[in-house]
Amino acid sequence: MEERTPRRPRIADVAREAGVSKTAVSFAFNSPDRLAPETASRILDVADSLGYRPHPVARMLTQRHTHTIGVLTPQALSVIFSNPFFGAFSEGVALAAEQEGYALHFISPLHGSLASAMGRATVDGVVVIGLSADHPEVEQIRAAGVPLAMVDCTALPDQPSVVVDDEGGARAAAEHLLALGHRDYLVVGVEPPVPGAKLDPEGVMGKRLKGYLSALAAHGVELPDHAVVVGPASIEGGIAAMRRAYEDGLRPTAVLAMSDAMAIGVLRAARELGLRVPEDLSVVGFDDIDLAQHTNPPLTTVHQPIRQKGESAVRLLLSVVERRDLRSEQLRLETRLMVRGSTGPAPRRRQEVVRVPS
Amino acid sequence: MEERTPRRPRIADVAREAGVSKTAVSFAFNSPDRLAPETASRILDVADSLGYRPHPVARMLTQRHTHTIGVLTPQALSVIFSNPFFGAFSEGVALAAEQEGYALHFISPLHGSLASAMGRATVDGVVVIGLSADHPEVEQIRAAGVPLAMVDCTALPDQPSVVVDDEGGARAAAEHLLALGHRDYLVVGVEPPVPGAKLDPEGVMGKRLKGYLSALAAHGVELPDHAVVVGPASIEGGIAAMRRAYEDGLRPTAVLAMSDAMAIGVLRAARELGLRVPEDLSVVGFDDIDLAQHTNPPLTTVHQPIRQKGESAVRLLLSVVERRDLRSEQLRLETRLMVRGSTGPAPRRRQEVVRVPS
DNA sequence: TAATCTCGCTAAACCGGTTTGCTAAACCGG
DNA sequence: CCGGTTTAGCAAACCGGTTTAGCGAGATTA
Repeated sequence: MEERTPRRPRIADVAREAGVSKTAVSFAFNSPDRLAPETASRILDVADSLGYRPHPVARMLTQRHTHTIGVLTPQALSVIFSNPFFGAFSEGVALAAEQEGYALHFISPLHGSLASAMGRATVDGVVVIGLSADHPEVEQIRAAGVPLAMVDCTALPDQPSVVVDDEGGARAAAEHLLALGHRDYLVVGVEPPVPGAKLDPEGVMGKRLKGYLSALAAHGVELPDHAVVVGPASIEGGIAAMRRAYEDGLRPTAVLAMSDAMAIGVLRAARELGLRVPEDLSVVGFDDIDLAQHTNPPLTTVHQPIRQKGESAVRLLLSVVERRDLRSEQLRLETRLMVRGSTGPAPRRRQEVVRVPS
Repeated sequence: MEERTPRRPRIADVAREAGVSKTAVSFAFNSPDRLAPETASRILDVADSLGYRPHPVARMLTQRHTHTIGVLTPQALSVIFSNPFFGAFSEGVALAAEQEGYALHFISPLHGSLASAMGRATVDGVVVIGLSADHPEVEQIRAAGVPLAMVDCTALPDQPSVVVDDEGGARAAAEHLLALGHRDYLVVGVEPPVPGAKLDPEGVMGKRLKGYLSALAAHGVELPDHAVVVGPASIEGGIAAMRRAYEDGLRPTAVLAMSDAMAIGVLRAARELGLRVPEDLSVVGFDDIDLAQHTNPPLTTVHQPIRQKGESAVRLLLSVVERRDLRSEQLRLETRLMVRGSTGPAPRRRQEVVRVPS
């Protein structure tokens, strides 16, 4: 009774056992109406007793689609999953994907190369987040003929894409602080994924910076270069950025952070520095992640529809995947300022101190 | 010059164009050393000029493995991705998977059935998180012959699994509060995924509750049933649970929360209720998510190695996937109490008030 | 010089299904 | 009883690769 590795049953095994052809078995699973009802159910019974399940890979091969969509991230997954922004985005993606019956496959730059990772991925289409369109890898993916939907990218005009009004949101944030009388600013930015790379002026962070600067300039406030510090988009990154600014002698009354995680770090660093928020320091973030309304004080920030971005990207993608719909939409969603507790009027004393030297 | 949908080039196209056999093309890609160097590079050149890439699905079919591992979650992905615990866990999974050259495929109960979702999934193995081993779906997956690694489950003895010492951690949390003199407790628990289901005493939450109760009992403190409230494992869930308890007239001096997210919600609700932490109320969480050290005050909590759980699960899984290693390991990791700012001595007045009626 | 080995490559089988084209039997109205 | 239409099911081609077995030519050995 030697039990040799019980090979997974194949369609031929079922066919033999049920005394029918492979075709019949296939029909029993995929279009039972083409078989006599009793034959179909007999085949299904035999299949069940044998523990047969159609091999998903073989099925993919003939059906020419995988019912899976890929999510392409510029950074390694091992660093991105606990980023709350990415979490919320993924929720949106997952919601739409699940509704449409698609599974999710995460693709990260395996061993450094996105293109080679893509080569191994069995997906019907890809949602790309936060990668500039001129990124060499993106071009390779397009060349491979895999449908794409780009999010937060400066997209090619013929690609489906989802963006938000980053510049307008940033401008609103700055104007809010200006209206509160602030004149001394610190901008806390997200560093580019590749260390040392120049800030892409067309990228998300470039747009936000542009929004800040244009609002400030319109009110006669100049932002010196050293008043822009950058770091990783995390709480720790925000803490470090704020500390660094203070060590450099900066004494802003308001911080414009390009991400909520960093803003929360600034909040925390401020507490350590003995600064009260918002009395001594106003802080405004960007993104409006779930956590933002639960900080102490609640964070004033620029809301963007993160989940909806994920959802919309999937919908756009599937519209071209399933209907081979060439007409690709470009979606642009709005941002809006959420004024909560972390911003307040500029402190008087600080303003006077600043005025003296001028 | 009518350009018909430029069909994806197949291996036969490359073979014809290069004047060699399909086999040679396959060799050029997979084992170039079996070909004369110049032949190999010529084939590769031709392939490149044609834009040929071996079809990943076809390749999977013959090679019998997909280089993909699945992550199986009991809840829909659209609700789980912004859970910080899951985020950290996924980071661990992704780290190990990326290192080993595996991609990640997330599987959630598609249209309600985990088993049918599994049927469509093309994975070499599955990491299962937070599902009890007697869950019917788990059995089906095992029957399908897909290797499994279970995390936070009461695992079958012959399955690789990773758990932590939940009971010990919970006991340590309770003992910490007991040592601070607290006698009036509120336990804030995570509700089971299926509403209305009884708490599995062998599950994670059951173990934690047992830990709390045993420590309290050892010190002569009894916990009435209504002093255990449950809700979803989120900040909102924690807020709601705390409010509900207060409305029910409970006035604990210490809260034992079974998740950090809920503990953070309790912190927030306490602030709204005018309670100072830790002067009026001590709060201890569970998990030690990244955020826990950045709350105000920093959260005392039970640390568990979340990322490592993900990593270890993947390593265990791959050891059976790749080496068909029957000897499956059961890993049990330690927890440890992190005392931070959210716990302090029991308030005197409250204690006296309590003493009066007794 | 004959026998053996190695190299470079190929033909054919195979992975496990789906789909197309077709046939034989049953049905059906006239 | 006959021609035409359904119905039920089959054989073979196909999806796009990988892998095994083997072949001819040149190099090496006996």
